[in-house]
Amino acid sequence: MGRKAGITLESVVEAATAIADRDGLDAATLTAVADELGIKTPSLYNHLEGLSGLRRLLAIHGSQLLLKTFEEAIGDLEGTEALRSIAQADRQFAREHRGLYDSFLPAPKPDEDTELYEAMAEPVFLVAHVLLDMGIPQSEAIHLIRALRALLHGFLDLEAREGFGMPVGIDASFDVAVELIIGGIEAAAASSR
Amino acid sequence: MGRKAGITLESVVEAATAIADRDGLDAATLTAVADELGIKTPSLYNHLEGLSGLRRLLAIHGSQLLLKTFEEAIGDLEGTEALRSIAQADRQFAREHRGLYDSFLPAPKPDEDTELYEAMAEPVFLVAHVLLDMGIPQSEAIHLIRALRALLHGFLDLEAREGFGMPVGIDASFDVAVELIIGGIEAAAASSR
DNA sequence: GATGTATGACTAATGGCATTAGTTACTCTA
DNA sequence: TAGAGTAACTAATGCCATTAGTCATACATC
Repeated sequence: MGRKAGITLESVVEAATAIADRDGLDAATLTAVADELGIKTPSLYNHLEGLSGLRRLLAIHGSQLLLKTFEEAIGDLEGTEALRSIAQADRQFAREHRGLYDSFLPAPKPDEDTELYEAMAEPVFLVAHVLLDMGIPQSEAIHLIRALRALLHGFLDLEAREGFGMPVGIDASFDVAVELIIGGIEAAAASSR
Repeated sequence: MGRKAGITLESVVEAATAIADRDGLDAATLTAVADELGIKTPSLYNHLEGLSGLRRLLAIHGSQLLLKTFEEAIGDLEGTEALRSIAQADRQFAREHRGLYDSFLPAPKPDEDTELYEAMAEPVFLVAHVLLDMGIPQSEAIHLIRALRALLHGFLDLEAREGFGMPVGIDASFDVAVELIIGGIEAAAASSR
């Protein structure tokens, strides 16, 4: 056979995303993706660089989708209202796109994969802007953003793994946790005014 | 050959731990562990139930080691001092025992593996006691413990993956993040008195 | 001390997955 | 319309986990 199935990079990513979000990132094997697309596994190598290439594409795609999600979550909001909205949006993203969420956990070094690194940095920049707009100096903002990222990531990761035990009151726990960090951010903003 | 190499469950866990902490959890394959012990891979099945069994043993071992680490970190300390010490100990544990730390991330359901579940719950109970001893009612403590766990796990996971970008000032970021949560815990304790 | 059973090692074989090499057919351009 | 590139393919390799079946040795029992 010559060329036949109209496989595009987009269709590969789409198929892989569907599998990863449904059955987990590890289920998005080259074999599974190829099956889904109706081609043989080696044919995928015409489009990407093996499994690591697929993971990379998922990470870029996921980062872009997360960025869009954050942008919509912020909308016209500012300050703590924007942060609250981002937190909720992040949680919803992690629930709806488990595979994509997991795909951008292994962070690349800035110099070894610039495109991926920048894609993953975009959502962080967006949040950073919110803090800077609140008047928090960069030297403080960097710590607070890391705290917020850590809390969100840790919560969503534990939640996905059912690491909290009884799922009772998890929504409330999330709100409490987010408010703790936002409280700290608010305090930093207040003392910078 | 009949029986020869004096393989015990302890020596298997020890070998697997060494590999996992050095090269990552994924590197602790049955093949690698068997090689390390000087036996063939299938022989391991006389001691444990395949790869999932090995992971389980690592998770139990890791949880017990973490518990001991927390106990030593607390020592005679109470309240926020104890929490600060636990946070630092947790971070050090994650750095020294990357493989073990990752091994107890996939949480089992309480009823499907009671032994593992309880081993993993012990360190959480220990922290819970600190909060309860501070006079925080259980209904509030549950949220605060989840927040603390989420923050610590998220931070250590992101740090291990170099997800924070530039490693500049990470120690300070960790302290800021921990203090934010501890501040919230302190406030809850104060309002309960 | 002989015997017999359970243990803990082994070899052999299977299957899933990623990967590489080499092949072929189709499509599009010159 | 001929040639070049593309995108599929088959075939083969290697790593890993896993299962089945074998066999020697250690230990307990008589």
